[in-house]
Amino acid sequence: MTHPERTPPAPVEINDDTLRGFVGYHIKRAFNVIQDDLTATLKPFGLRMLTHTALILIVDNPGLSQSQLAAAMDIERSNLVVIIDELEGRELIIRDRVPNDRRAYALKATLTGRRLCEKAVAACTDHEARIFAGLDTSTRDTLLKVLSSVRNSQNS
Amino acid sequence: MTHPERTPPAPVEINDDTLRGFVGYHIKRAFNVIQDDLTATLKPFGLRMLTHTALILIVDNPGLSQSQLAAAMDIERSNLVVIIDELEGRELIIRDRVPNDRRAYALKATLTGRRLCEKAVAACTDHEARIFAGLDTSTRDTLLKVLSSVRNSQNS
DNA sequence: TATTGTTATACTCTATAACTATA
DNA sequence: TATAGTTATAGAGTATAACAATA
Repeated sequence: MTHPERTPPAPVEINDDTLRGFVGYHIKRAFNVIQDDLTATLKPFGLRMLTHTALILIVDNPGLSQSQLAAAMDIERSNLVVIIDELEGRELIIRDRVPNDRRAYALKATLTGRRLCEKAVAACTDHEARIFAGLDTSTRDTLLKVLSSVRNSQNS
Repeated sequence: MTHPERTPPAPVEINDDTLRGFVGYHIKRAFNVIQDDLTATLKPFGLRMLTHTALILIVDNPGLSQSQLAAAMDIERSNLVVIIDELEGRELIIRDRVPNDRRAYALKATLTGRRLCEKAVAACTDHEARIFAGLDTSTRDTLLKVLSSVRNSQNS
């Protein structure tokens, strides 16, 4: 028994009913968990979410330009520079030249880059299996449909 | 018809199949859309996601401490200070004193704070109706169940 | 004129360590 | 000793403006 007069601020139940009424709140909280686990998953490969995403897109789309990649990742071209610098510095990709446009770079993954990417993607697949353990195919489809409709509601 | 020899880097379809194989990728992209719309929704009230969340929790839990609030929001106590400073500076909340513990503050919303919160929450409700327009109750329940299970998978 | 990549800059969110005053 | 709040600081992610080279 603790001293009644010393009882701390009371382990009060915090009421977050208002917040839990918003779907976006649940999405944010869930995404935080996913992001933390994914960050830890990618760390052994020396990758972050952004560098990993960029590397995947370069591996899967050899020759694409920084502008195209920035558009695909939905980030500013200027913010992509340091990401590409980092991948290039580790010799995971190269900045090749586009034949008919001397302004643009043709981004290509090196063999090292492709191999690292493959391993990191495999780790991400494990990460997803861990996070979405009890997710059956039908529920997964429903989830993806909702998320896509949200993403497509952007300009409406 | 454009000049064949001048055809730009080709409006190539970027292949993002690998990324779209990850549920987390869809969640991130959807959340970006939600966040952008929510930020714009809160701007007229001079609130950001974090200040709005803090204000709601203070309105709904009068007297809670900064430590309790930080725990509820899952952010560091140190990062909460500027948030509370901002809300207090706008006289939306006050830092009252906890009776039996002179270390802690008892956070309470002012009348102004409660009124602003009410309006902002109403705007957020509209925002959610806009974003999740075609979401029936059953699908919504499924979505929330999945998100909760992700959040609860934190320490497993 | 417009586009590609770049630099500089600033703002927000996040994480850690160290301090003070209280307990 | 441990806890509440605070300060300082650093690392990321993001957004805008302006520039050189090229189209």
